[in-house]
Amino acid sequence: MIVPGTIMPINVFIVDDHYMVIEGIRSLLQHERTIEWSGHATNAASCMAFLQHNQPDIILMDINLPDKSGIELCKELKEKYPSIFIIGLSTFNQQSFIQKMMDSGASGYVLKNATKEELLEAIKTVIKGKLFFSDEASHTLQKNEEKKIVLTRREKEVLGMIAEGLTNHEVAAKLFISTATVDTHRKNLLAKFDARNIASLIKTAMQLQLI
Amino acid sequence: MIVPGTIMPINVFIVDDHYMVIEGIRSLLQHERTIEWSGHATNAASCMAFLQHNQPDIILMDINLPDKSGIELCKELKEKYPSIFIIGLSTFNQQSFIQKMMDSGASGYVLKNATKEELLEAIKTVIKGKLFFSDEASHTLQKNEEKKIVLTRREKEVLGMIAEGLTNHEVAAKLFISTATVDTHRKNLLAKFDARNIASLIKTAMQLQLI
DNA sequence: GAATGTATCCCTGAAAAACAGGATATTTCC
DNA sequence: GGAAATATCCTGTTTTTCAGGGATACATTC
Repeated sequence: MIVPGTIMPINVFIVDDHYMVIEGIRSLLQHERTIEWSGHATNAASCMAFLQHNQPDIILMDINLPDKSGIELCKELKEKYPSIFIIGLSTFNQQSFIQKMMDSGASGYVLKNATKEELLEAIKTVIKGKLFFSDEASHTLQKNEEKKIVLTRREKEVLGMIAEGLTNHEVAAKLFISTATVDTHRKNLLAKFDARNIASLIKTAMQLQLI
Repeated sequence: MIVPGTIMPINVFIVDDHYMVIEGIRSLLQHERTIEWSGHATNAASCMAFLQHNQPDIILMDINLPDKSGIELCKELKEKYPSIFIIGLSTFNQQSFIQKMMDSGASGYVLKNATKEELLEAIKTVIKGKLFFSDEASHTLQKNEEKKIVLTRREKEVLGMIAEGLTNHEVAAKLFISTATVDTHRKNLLAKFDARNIASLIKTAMQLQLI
């Protein structure tokens, strides 16, 4: 692991399916002496392949990749190569994404409208083992901290089925429980979402990316 | 207007709130002799300001801007400066976005995972007054052509209110019509969306960005 | 001018879900 | 061990939704 003060440059690798973003980051970082461009991949598979023979210090990783989500990839990478620090990279300043990325072992989260300075700061913070968030990202994290809706496993299951259009009766049959139980879950979901009815519940659940 | 074969370079301006993308495009295009970097803006307002004193040939425009949507900005620009060609730029390969952008007067639509070649082709095609779409974008346009859901004004209104959580009764009161009528709209919506009930209707409507 | 299509409007009765107000196992965590 | 959270189930009433219909109004097309 590289520690602050070391003369060795920080090796940075990028996984993003947008050439423009890869090119943009390369352009932003190319004149930094402390940073070395390790390479890039446009999907999860070629990223994994690259890592078999190379070990960058930091991976900048898009949340959305063509073959699998950045969240999954992040989890897998951290299991295989726990010493690599991962910084989530995304257009979306959404609480659920950031949360999932951090839960998967990422060390930071930077929005794609970040400036060069912000990106550098992120890299230099994360390499020390600390966490880093874009200003905007940390704002949304704080803001949504309180009104965060936590669903139980069963509730998520039921919510998903309701969204698919199943009736209470059908959900009950699928889960081998009584319709009354499904009704209770439904009730609790409505309460948690502070929704007047299923229509508005589905709407907010979709907005919060819970379906 | 610049015609093909002219020696004058094509002036390209970019509006995008992501520095990385701006930087990426600049980097991609900087060695092209046929293209001149006119400048960039990170929001609609500064784009408008720039155009008061400059007239680029082409504007690459993100769909999502901090102050107003690219779709609105596109419409306004085409009214004020009809000779400027606008190419929509977005991460999303979604039919509704592409459609709206084209309806607002854009000449093309390029996804952000486009290659340098694709971007150049887009610019060179559009400058001739033709339309250009990313391969993927044109695919989705074709694919969704048939199963495109067209709602009437009334249906959109009712759909919106249902999604807000209003009951048939409340919608009826707001629109000064009978609940039975609201119910018919509801029925027609269910039929158009091929949904089993309101839950699945709201879900698909959200996915299709119709709410 | 007749036919067609589409958007809007309305009705009834059965089915489903919401709502109120309970209760009881089973984990899970301190 | 005991509190808290989770998941399960019940009864009965009220409200909403859903699945059949049908009617009118108005523009478009042949």
